[in-house]
Amino acid sequence: MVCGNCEKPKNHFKKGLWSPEEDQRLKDYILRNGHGCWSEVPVKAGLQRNGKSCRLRWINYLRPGLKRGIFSTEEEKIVINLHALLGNKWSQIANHLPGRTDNEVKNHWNSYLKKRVKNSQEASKSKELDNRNIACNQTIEPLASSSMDSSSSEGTTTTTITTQSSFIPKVIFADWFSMENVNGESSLMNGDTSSMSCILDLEQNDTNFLDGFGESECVYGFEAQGQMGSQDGFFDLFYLGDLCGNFDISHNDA
DNA sequence: AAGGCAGCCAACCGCAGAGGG
DNA sequence: ACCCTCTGCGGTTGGCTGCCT
Repeated sequence: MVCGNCEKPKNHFKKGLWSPEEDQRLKDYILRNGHGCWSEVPVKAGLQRNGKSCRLRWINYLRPGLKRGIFSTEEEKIVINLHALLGNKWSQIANHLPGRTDNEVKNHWNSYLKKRVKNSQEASKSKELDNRNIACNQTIEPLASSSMDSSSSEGTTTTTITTQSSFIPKVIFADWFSMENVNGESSLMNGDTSSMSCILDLEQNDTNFLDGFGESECVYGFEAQGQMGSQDGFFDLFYLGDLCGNFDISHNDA
């Protein structure tokens, strides 16, 4: 897009922190006129900034409806789980957090959550090793008081889910694994320890999954961790960071 | 009290995609 | 088809602040 009213950039734009006067000028201008073409904004608002800087200041600080201050536990869980699903897609993650900006989410992740996730993963690995040692001479007991079975439409995959009695997931997930697994071909080598994420999608749900899961609701933040063998695997099921059950998956190769 | 250090956060930079000329 | 500009995004930087020695 080319804006005909835009002026050629000036050579000496002011940089650094914004003064309260600059903030007020920018805010007043945009609230009165809208931002329109960003490169036009500093000229018309009487600011020695470039349009990009104005845009950033507006989006990250001046825009109405921004939620400042510390992240709630729920917001942090959403960030952690969406990051597991999407990676560093900060703008997409921020879209799920009303009042938060991508910059804010990114900073919060880099400052706090990255370390926390790393620590919890290390703790989880350590716990997993302990559990494996115990399991060597034991039959695996189901976690849950409720369970369900299902089969994929291809008929190549059998999934058994058990859930802890204290937690009833309000989610339906369409893709249990990565697409390779959906097709009955695991990209994981025998013995691989893996962590996978699934995007929950009510549009694609299988109504068989509804049984026993109670009221459904569109939620993100599902993660599976476990060990995949050549024929089957056992996975712990996490929702928003909490262990909510486990499941095994068997490949009945046709 | 002062200097060093680490953490946090606002802002900048560079890149890619979209779209008009 | 190519160039140019705008916009949006993610990575990075630099300054401020608080804590520690």
